[in-house]
Amino acid sequence: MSSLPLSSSDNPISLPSAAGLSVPAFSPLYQQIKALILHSLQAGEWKPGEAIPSEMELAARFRVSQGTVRKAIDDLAAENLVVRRQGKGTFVATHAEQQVQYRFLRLLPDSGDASVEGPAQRHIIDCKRVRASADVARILGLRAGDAVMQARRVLSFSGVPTILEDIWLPGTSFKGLTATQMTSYPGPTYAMFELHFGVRMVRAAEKIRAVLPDPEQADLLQVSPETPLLSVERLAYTYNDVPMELRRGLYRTDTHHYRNDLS
Amino acid sequence: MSSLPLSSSDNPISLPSAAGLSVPAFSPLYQQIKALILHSLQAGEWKPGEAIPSEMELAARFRVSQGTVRKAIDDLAAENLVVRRQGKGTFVATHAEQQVQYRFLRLLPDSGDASVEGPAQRHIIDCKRVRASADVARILGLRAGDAVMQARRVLSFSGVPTILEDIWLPGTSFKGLTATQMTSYPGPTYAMFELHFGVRMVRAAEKIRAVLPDPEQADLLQVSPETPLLSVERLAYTYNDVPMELRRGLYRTDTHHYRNDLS
DNA sequence: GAGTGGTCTAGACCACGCG
DNA sequence: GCGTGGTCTAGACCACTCA
Repeated sequence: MSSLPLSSSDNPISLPSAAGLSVPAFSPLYQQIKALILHSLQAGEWKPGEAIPSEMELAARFRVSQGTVRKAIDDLAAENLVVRRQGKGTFVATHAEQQVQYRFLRLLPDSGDASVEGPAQRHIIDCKRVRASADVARILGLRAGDAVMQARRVLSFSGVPTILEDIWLPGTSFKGLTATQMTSYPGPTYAMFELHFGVRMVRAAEKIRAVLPDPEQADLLQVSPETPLLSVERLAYTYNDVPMELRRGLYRTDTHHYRNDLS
Repeated sequence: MSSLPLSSSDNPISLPSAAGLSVPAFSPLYQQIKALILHSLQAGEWKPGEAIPSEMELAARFRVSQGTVRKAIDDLAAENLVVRRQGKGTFVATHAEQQVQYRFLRLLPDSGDASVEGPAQRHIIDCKRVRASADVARILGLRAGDAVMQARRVLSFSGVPTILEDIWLPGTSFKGLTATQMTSYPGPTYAMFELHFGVRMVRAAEKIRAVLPDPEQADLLQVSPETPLLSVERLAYTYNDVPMELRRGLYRTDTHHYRNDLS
């Protein structure tokens, strides 16, 4: 049995156990190891795309068996925070170098084959520093009036404008974001965020509705104002469930559809 | 090392290995065990809600270690085919007795709390035996003209009609389905399918679009024909990726939204 | 207290990637 | 041939449930 991390028996992590009540407050060794690795990921000890230490090394560092480290990494891999590659190592997940170009974009061409239409053409309409509305501030966990970066862009596939997006980012983390940066980086925007701002989007939640565009939106998407569109509000989070991006998208669904798998 | 199931070394499962080429064609023991358990699930050896044999029993039956059975069951649990309950056993997953009433329904009230509005009121408009259109037949893997059961219904929350659904089911598996059955069963429709037809929906895929209703649809949902609605086409599968239900839904999204979590 | 799943270990061997 | 992750085993002990 180990000693450096809390073992399973010493466990109730030396909390003042509340008057005879049986609060669980217990966590298995492998979850503690997982938390330690996660902490290193957040701290940037290993950068996106890099390999983390081997299971044997981590086992030695934390003074536990390889099997325990293994279970911790299994969890992290299941959450898409790291990627295992047999024979090579375990790597910090990144939005760059992914087989599917856009990990969080569920819009597919009706033909089914996303590879035929290739990557989206991006057209930045606007990118500026503004003060957060009460609405946006609340969602991003800021105070109304705090600085935020705001961008608007249109994504086109095969020359057809298909997605109109408004993006809000906390001003402190994304100071200096420019339209040029948004356009020139050759890959997913989230990969650019990793590279230039050290911010990794780890998970996201979307609220989807059917709406009609206002005249300006209709114009940008080159559709009539009577065209029903998918409204997709995405809140993306970094480590630790900290919200880092609000994205309001309008998707044309005459040639594309939003795909979701349930289980 | 075991002998009853193929061990890891004998492995390339006695396939005629193609002329020196290194085709993987290899599967670990635990995946073979998983396949065997899956087969028993399909065959109905254990019914939904029942416990499957303990890990020790299965290990003895298949002549492998408990750890190997464990890994197989871990996989099945990750796919929501079984549910583990510490101290009690491992149970065949079911659409009945689930904390979330509707496992495949992602529509939530904007208030966020689905429990306040309670279960949906169901109103069956139609339920009849028809011949499959080419369209429906192709999607369900049938031949045009094959018998299918077709149902149409409206789901209301707090008295407000919110969802209009058309449902198609293979006639052979759902012979004798009646509107009464659709209405009277007190729980998810998929639980009723398990009980009365022995069909378990295991996963599903949805295609989502924004559309305008035709006059009849607008009337049934009590909205104007200019109201944009979410069109949700769901194809639900049983074991073995066999499609067993096509469901075309129209969702009102003025008071509700479709929720999706990405990671 | 008996039985179930859950954790942890230690050690052996296998498959893969790369030099 | 070495190092990496992947599989498999056997055994010990822990946490939960229920009679």
